[in-house]
Amino acid sequence: MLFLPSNTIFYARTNMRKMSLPQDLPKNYQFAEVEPRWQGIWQDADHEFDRGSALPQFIIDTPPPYPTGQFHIGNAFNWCYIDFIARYKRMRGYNVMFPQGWDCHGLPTEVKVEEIHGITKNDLPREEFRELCRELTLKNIEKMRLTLHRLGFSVDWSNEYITMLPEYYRKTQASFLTMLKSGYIYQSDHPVNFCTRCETAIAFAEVSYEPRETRLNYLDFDGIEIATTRPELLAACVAVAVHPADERYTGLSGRRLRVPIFGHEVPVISDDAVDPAFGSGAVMICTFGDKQDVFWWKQHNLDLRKAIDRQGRMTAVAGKYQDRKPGECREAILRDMRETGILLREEPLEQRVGTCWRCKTPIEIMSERQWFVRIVPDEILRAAKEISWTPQHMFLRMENWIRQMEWDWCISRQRIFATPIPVWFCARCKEMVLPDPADLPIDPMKDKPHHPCPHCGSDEVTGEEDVLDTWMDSSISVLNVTGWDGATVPATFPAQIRPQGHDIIRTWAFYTILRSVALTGSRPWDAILINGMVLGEDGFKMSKSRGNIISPEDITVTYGADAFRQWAAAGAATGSDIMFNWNDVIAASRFQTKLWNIARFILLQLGRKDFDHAAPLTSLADRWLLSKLAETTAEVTDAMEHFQFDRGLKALREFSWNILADNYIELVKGRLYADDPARDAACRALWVTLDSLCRMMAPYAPHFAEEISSHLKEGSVHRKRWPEPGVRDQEAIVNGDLLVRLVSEVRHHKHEQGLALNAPMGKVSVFTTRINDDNGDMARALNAPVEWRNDTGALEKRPGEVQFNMAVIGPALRKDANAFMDAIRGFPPEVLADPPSTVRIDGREIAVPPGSFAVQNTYMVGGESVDLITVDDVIVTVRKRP
RNA sequence: GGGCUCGUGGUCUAGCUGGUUAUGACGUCGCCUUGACAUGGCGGAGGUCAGGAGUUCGAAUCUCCUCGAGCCCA
Repeated sequence: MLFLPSNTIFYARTNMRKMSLPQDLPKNYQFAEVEPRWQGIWQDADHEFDRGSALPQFIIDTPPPYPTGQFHIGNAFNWCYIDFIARYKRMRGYNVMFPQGWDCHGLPTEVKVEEIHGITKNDLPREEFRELCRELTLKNIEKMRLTLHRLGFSVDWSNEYITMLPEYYRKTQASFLTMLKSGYIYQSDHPVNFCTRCETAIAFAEVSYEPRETRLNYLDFDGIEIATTRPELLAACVAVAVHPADERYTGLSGRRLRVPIFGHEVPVISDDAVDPAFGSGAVMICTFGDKQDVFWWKQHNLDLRKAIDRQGRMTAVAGKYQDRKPGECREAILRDMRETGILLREEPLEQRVGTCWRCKTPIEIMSERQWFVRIVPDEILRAAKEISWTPQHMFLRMENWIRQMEWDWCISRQRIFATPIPVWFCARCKEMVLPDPADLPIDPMKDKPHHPCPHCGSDEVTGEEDVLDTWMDSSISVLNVTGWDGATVPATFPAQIRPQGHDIIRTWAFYTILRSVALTGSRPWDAILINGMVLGEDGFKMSKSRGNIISPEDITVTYGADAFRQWAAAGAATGSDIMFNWNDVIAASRFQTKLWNIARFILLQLGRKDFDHAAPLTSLADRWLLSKLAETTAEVTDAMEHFQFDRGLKALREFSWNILADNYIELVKGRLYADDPARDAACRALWVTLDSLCRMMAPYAPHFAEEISSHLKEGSVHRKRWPEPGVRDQEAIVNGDLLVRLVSEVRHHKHEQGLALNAPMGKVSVFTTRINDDNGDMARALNAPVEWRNDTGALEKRPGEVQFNMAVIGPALRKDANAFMDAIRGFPPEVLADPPSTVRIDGREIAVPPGSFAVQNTYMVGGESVDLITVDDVIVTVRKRP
């Protein structure tokens, strides 16, 4: 019988071969020597996407990290998944792109530059300040590249992109102009979230909510009692609202009230949205205290009184409180109201305050001229539904976010280090003047248009000072990597997968889908894979204040990159948060030691003597091993296809440790040491198995797999194909399992007799009809004569315990299942020895379903003095003396 | 307040399209230096699968409720 995995063409080519092996394979795996060595040998060119290739493409829209200078463990975890996929897909014959991007723009770098140089952004011309930001960013990127390299990620550096560089933000600007022309982008005076510390507008996605203890202040508002948490906005009060059905305030609606302290008059309106149970049931509407104020303001056409400016100071509207910060103003107003008796009482109140997600400053809502992207929920949702989500439930987060969008996306920012909005305004007619796409990128504050104003012909323009939200850069990452030139949709679009964390579903994933639909009319990716967050060893989010931060380098120096990568794979099911855990890293490292020694043993055996690479695999043990390998290969392949990296790696560990090392190798050691003719078959089985294991380990532990594989002398494992599962011989699996159990049971018996495992022992007789011959493996493994006997003549059969198969009985008999089992259990021994085909239950005759139960017979042996071992229905006798 | 996820031996974790004795790792206890491996091998102890109710012949798995944790959003 020939027993070949289907992809093992090369065995036929090189039949007789002696392995040439280094005699000095170290006893333990030396990651610290091996990993840097391979990192020095591997070429970047091996990981490059080939735009001219005929192979199917697999483009990964990788997350561009913010260049802080630290590639943290959360990034590294995410990148492990990406690298598993990239390496796996390459081995499956795909033309893979694993690009590395850097999302540069944003406030943190501005702040850092101010800190380093001891300046504020206004101390320098904009362009000089930007230059300092670029310098710092490039330095940080350099540091982070080192970590990526150290972790063995197979990044395609030829497709690296840096969003702050002209070739990238040219595309950001082009995308802006396209969406401006197609009506997706517009400018408007509309209330937006504003961070007064960052001095910029921000989007809803950038607002986080934090619990705060505040006070609810009751004041006498022209004779009406009003409760407010924000007395400092009294100057911005434009109306008082009550619920229409509130009996306390019947007839009040339509009247005008005089605002205390400030004296201006405001109307009283009635609106269902007022909660009569909150405070006094009368609420003051300010421009703007919160989102609800904005709704009322729009709905009732109220005045706009702006009391806080962009720098977070009270305006002239606030009268004598002008120029104070809102907090100071609040205290001053409360003090004044207390003195004049306007303040009636105060109550503590728990509330959630919207804050800037970067700096945690409470946001203000301000109405300013800003740029917006129109949000069309239906078309975004349609595209999101076309994408395959892993895990599936993460789609719900997207769906919920899309469904509750109320305002458009504010994309203008009042910052410096960002992509400029490529627009001028005509100094004469105030119309917009746009650059030609060919002239991009531009800085409208510095550059001039190459044509006069198309509306009035004037040459005088002023540049737009606002810049773009950083998400406007990163939300076209997929267009950039698929080769978008700023105009036509590339043939390689959409990408195949977007890997990212669940923390940025409402931002990066949402914006990318929105922009893809707006710019190309279709979804950005075929699939999205969401990974969990990395938590500290204490189960909490890693943070400086908790002191539970672990860096990728902490792990690579002690256990190596491959152990880290295995932790990422096996530490948690895909999509769930993962707690950092040294135990899992140690377990990974131990597995490497184990597999290293397995390989070392195999390589030493293979190298000791020539063997026939085409030797027929007829022995039960060999057929069993390769069938188990085929099962494992199928399992790992299926796991990789479904991004279940934990399942794949666990299957590999289980196979290596259990099937290969503990059982198969123990079984064939005798054959390998002796000059048995079946030695060739064992060598061949081991060769195939080791080769397949290297290939399947390659995505997880690329250095380790490469190191072992290098001794097979067939070139880099990373250029080999992923193994196809070979033949799964059910007979070999079932009987091989039995053989392995028999050996282990007898060994256990031997151990209990106080014998060394390699000590000679008395003759072993196995009574079974299932196995006729094992080619002598069991005898050598036990160091005892073994006879396989089909006859049970010497044995006296005694029916014993009945084993039921619920998977058969349940569906076949349903409610009768228990009665059926009771009936069988009630059979006397002589009936059980030859069971009938029907049983009687409650007067009914019921057919016995085939395979519904098995009787565990026991046997008595007459005459000889032997030890008895029972394995299922198989009897083993062992003679006392050798 | 709404949505989602989760609760499995001391710790972390798999299983959750229902099928007999629940997976693995770390830890723990005992034995073993057997010609790949003591970073090993063999064996043991340790779980009412958060709690309750239901569906079912059968529930860690499905349904409902309660409690607890986390995330997202009001």
